[in-house]
Amino acid sequence: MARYDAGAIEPKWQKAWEEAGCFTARRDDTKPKYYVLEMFPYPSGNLHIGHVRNYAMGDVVARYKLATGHAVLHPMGWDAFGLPAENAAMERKVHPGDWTYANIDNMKAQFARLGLTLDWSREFATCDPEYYGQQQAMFIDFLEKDLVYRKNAVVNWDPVDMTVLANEQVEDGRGWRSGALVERRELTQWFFRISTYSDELLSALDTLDNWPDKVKTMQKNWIGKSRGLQFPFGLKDRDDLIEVYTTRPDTLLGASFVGISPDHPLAKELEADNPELAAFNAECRKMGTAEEELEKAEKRGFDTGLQAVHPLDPQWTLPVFVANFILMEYGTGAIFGCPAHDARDLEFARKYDLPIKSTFVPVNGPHTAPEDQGEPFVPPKTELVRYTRIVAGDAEQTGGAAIDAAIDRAEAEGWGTGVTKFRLRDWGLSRQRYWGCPIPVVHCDTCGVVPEKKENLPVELPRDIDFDTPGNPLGRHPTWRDVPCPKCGAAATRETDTMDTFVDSSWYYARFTSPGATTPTDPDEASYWMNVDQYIGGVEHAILHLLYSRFFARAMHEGGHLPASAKEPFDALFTQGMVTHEIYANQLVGPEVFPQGERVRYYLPSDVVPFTKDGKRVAVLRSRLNEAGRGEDQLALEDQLLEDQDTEWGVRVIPSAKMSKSKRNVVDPVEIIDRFGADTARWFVLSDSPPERDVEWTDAGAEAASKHLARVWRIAEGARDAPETGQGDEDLLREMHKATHDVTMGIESFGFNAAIARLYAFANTLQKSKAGRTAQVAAARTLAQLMSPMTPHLSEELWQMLGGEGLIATAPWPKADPAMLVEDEVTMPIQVNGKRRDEMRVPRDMPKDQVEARALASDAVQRSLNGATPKKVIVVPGKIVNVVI
RNA sequence: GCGGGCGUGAUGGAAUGGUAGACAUAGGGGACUUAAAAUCCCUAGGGCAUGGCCCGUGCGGGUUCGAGUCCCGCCGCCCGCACCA
Repeated sequence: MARYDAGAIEPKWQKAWEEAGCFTARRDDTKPKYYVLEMFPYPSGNLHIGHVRNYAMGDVVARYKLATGHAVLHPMGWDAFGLPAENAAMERKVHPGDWTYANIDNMKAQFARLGLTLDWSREFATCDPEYYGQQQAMFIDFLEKDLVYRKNAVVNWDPVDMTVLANEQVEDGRGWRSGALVERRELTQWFFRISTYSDELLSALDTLDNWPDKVKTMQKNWIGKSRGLQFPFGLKDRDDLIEVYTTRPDTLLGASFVGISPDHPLAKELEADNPELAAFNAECRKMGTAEEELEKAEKRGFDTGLQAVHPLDPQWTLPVFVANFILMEYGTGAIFGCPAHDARDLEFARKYDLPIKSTFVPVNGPHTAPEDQGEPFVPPKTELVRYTRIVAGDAEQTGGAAIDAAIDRAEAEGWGTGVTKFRLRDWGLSRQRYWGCPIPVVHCDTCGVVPEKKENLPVELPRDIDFDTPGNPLGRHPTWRDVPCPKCGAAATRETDTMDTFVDSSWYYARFTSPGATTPTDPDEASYWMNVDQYIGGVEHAILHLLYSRFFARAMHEGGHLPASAKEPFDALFTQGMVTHEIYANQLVGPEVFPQGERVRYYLPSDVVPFTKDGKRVAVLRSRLNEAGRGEDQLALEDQLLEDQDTEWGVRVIPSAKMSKSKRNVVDPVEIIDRFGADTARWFVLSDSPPERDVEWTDAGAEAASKHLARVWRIAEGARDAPETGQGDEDLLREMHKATHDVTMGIESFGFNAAIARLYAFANTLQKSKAGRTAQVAAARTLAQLMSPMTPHLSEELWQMLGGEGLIATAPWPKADPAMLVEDEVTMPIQVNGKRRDEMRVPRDMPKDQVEARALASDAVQRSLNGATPKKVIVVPGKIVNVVI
């Protein structure tokens, strides 16, 4: 009798699928089409177990859709431009392209072992000139449609390395390599006009019924539509005005200062003859560009000495501050501060001893006025409040009503205008780096910015570059940079900025519909395969990637590359959780350090033996354990560990966290597949947690999954060899139909963990069944089929063992017979005052009054009643009875 | 700081407002074995005066016949914050 041997069967079935070509996407007008896509990976070099989970989920969907008669498109490619390739180039003297393609080869081999339903004939990498050339063609289209433009914007500038840094390359305000304090520097950069679509990107969210609400909420807040008042403050002793925008004009009588951004034109003008202000502004600019950094920084201001005149009272003047927390990018770059109703303004007012005037208070009850030491009063705009300083409207009104009234007043009196603004800024796509898609324009002294001719695309990256000198290699590559102007032929230079890698990932889904096309898409193929029916990826992409893709789909429609129906490219979205793992570390607490100078040393999971002792997670180094052997040494060691000492052998176990190379809490999928097989890895990552939540990788869990698959193998053998006749055929078949129903629902609703739990239960039932062979084989075949989206190789093998026809991969999905799902009798719990006290078996459709009578007759109810009459009896037919006493 | 999410036994988790803890892991007990592995069976939220009762879904309130689920306020953790992908 053969045993379950994943190592032998997995390659066999992978080959069989490939030979049968079952996963090649084919247009078929007799079937509904289904496009399932997982976010494509960055080719870092190795598949991560998190990838395995992501792709296993997509594969479950793809296999289920294949089995339910769909023409499935399930492609894969590589998000291959980006910083890590340049870092590798600098550190290891390899060409970013060579490094990237070598990584792709390696990862593709790892992919192959997972048994996924991917159609590799459509594979591409975003760094392929065939791909980015089409991206350049679209850029030129966008230029013609005025969807791209140039303007100044700030970047993180490293004055030592003379290079632009990404936000992640700035650590505590310093460049990660040079350690130099970064500065904000203005450069002319390219922008996509995503803000033109702000309103549409917002309102169209309502049509995305199969997107998680949390993602839609995040996008809504990110786009940040607000209606507010824009008005100018006049200045004492000056002719110019400060234009401000506020979403709370109802609090105008609580104003205590006017604040402008350090990048505001007035701030720049004033610093010319005010060295102190210049120093303050310079200080503010010595900070990264990340919004988080600005917001967390201490609120600081500089009193310009200017006085702004309050629009409602010419006698009332407000000091004008330059303040570090005001962004030039949002609104007008100037605000008025109302400390009583804004936390930031309050912090600022307390610091600079500015007046704090409340303008409204709660309708009921007192409120600790922030005039004293209270919190700012910021109720929702829908809440009724009582105004103590009324700009317009009733004394008692909601914030929303008061805002509208204040805008109406300002417009009627002519000193302000109601304005709708969006938080969403245009998408800056310029990157001063080599390893990205070149922006296909040429700068000519006479013609200005000229797009490259489409027949000259792709503008390919030059190969002969080096990273020995800081800065962008494209900028110092004369033969690449210096070209004739496409318009006049005079000497000109290429744009040396490349595109943000978000551009690459904003349209790859569309390219998959016709990866070889000589235009960005083949409209016919795109309209057949689009939209993506199910998109799967990490929630970390909830805003930027998905918003940019939604913009791109619209822009591509403008350019004729996508049909109008694909403006929202992803019909359904699922955001899956991460795979986490315990961390094993020795942490030194005294002055000592480890030999390399580190204070914490992390160990790979494969280097330690973790165990639970008296409820405490501890671990020992595997190497030390081998030295010590078993027996007394280990007992002594365990005792030491319990005293919570760091010993040479003992390793602390830190609770599970996101896998990261620096913490070394990673598991290598290849190692797992070598040990257990791909089916075990797939089964486990899907089994233990809901897909949208994180799952903790544990060795014990993986082993258990592996054991279960071996057990299913034995169960199938048992079914095949069962006696001709037995008992309980009907019961087993009933369970089979119930399992079919539940697992099908589980898969359709992304409840993979629940579906797997149900499969465990069904396997247990089958194992215990004494039914005859026909029923057992039917049940075992169904079990194999229901498992096949998760464990495709094992399922093929069992299918063959049980005499199934053809490949299970192409066999039609089992259907549950509704007649087999209904029970004639149900168990009804009986509650007394909402607490379960008893239960009873009753016919499913027993009339209410009879159910009530049965329940009241129960011993437990009689005991509780103790002769009294119940106040009320609630009967929910088929569900529950509650007797209220 | 701002925006979003999550919190249930020792552990991962299950539960259209209707029996909290399905299914699994670790644990305890047993069978088989010279022994171990593998396999199979039983047990298992906590407590007590144990044929029964009380407590229990991060904490504090509320709505309801009934709340893990809905509402309000807190605490903790995770994700995003526009140049990481």
